Amino acid sequence: MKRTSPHPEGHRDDVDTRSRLLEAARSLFITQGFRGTSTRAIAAQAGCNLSLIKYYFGSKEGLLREVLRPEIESVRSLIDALDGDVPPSAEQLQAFFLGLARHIDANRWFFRLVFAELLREGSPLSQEMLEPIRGNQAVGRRLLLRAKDAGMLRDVDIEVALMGIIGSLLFYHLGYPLASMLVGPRSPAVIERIGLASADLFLHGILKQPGDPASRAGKETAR
Amino acid sequence: MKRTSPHPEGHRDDVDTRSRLLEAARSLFITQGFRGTSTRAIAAQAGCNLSLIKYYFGSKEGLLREVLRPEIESVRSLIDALDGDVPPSAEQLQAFFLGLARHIDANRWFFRLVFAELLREGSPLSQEMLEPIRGNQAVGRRLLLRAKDAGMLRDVDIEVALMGIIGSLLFYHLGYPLASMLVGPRSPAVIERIGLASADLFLHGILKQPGDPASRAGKETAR
DNA sequence: GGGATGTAATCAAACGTTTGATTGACTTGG
DNA sequence: CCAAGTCAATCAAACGTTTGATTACATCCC
Repeated sequence: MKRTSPHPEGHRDDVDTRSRLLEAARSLFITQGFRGTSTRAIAAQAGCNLSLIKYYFGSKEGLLREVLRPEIESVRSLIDALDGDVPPSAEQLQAFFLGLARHIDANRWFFRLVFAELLREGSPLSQEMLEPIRGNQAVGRRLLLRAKDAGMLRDVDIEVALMGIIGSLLFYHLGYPLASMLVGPRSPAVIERIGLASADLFLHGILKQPGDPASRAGKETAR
Repeated sequence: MKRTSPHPEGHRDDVDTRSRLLEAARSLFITQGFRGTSTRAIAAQAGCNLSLIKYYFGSKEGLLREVLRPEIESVRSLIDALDGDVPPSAEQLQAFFLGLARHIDANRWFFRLVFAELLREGSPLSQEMLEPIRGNQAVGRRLLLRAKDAGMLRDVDIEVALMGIIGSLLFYHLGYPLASMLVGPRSPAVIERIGLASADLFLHGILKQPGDPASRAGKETAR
């Protein structure tokens, strides 16, 4: 038997197996989905016994929750970082969308997992899974509203614009297993370019251009 | 056509049960996904015996294929209708995107099912499910390329623009169970407005505007 | 005309497998 | 010794599939 863990902190011997279980579950949930992954497959990939899932996480769903938790926290901290009280500007909007693009791309395993699960009903965790996405949207909405109040935007529907931006970024990155089947393989170098291009595309679509009529702050929401 | 079911062609008495099975499978696949729907649940909702799935469709996967087939054909005919050899114009682009928006919304059960299944690996039918989407993209790409050749577009990446448009439309409509959780309930009246607004948003982002260099574009986009 | 035969449609029951969960016992380092 | 870890073994339930029999209605031959 390999007792390979020196376990410096007292009874923290479980770190080894527990994190192996977490990593195995993460990779399998991503590729096979939550329902599509069996606890036996997780235990096998982690190289341990099936019952240790119950021992460490209580249940399969508890394991999923634990897989998601650090990601949700990391997303929340990133949202706080992107948010801020600086006055609205085109550069700020572009920085936000670019940051969003980078973040979605860097964590696309998470978004893929969340969306694959959310696209069907009756899936566990729907509410807590949605929280970071909701937070992202809230920050983007606030930024757009402030820009609109400052007269920077065309008379566009804020919600439509926001969902267009987020939707296209999600499709670029989280949907890339699909997108790559549709338009070809993704190269790592193209990610930044996509983020920049889509931000440009949208900002061109919502920012006032030199030829546009004079500023006016309107009130509009997506019903 | 050449399905090897026990009855190549026969009494149309089977229409009743067979179509009840199809309808039950369709509604269950949409809400529960393919893996998440049991053959017993399908048979129960159709009010017939379990083994009739094998009798009529060979297997559960054969049933899914048959559920999808008419939809795929309808999509293909719509693509042909949207395609055409008219000279590129802003109106043509807008009509295409608007038609795409209407179509995705009208058939969002299909896109939801396809994407939920495609977001995980090892799902059946991935290739044939992708076909109509691929066709949609091909037509959109050709339209954009012709518009670009005619000098109507800014110097945007066609693929990025195309995926942005399609991605945002998909997010609006197929993702609306998510989107409604994020921004509130969808009202039927808002669909057309969303299609118009997103088409406007994107066309504003890709079409050359009066202020742009070397502009010779049909500029206007309905609002 | 009427029994024999054929076939499409349907069913109840069971098959073998896989699922998530659970139990009880063995192995260790402290 | 003992509590933390780990395991093989097992459970009931659910899964997709298969079998064998039964119905209802044609078509056939005598």
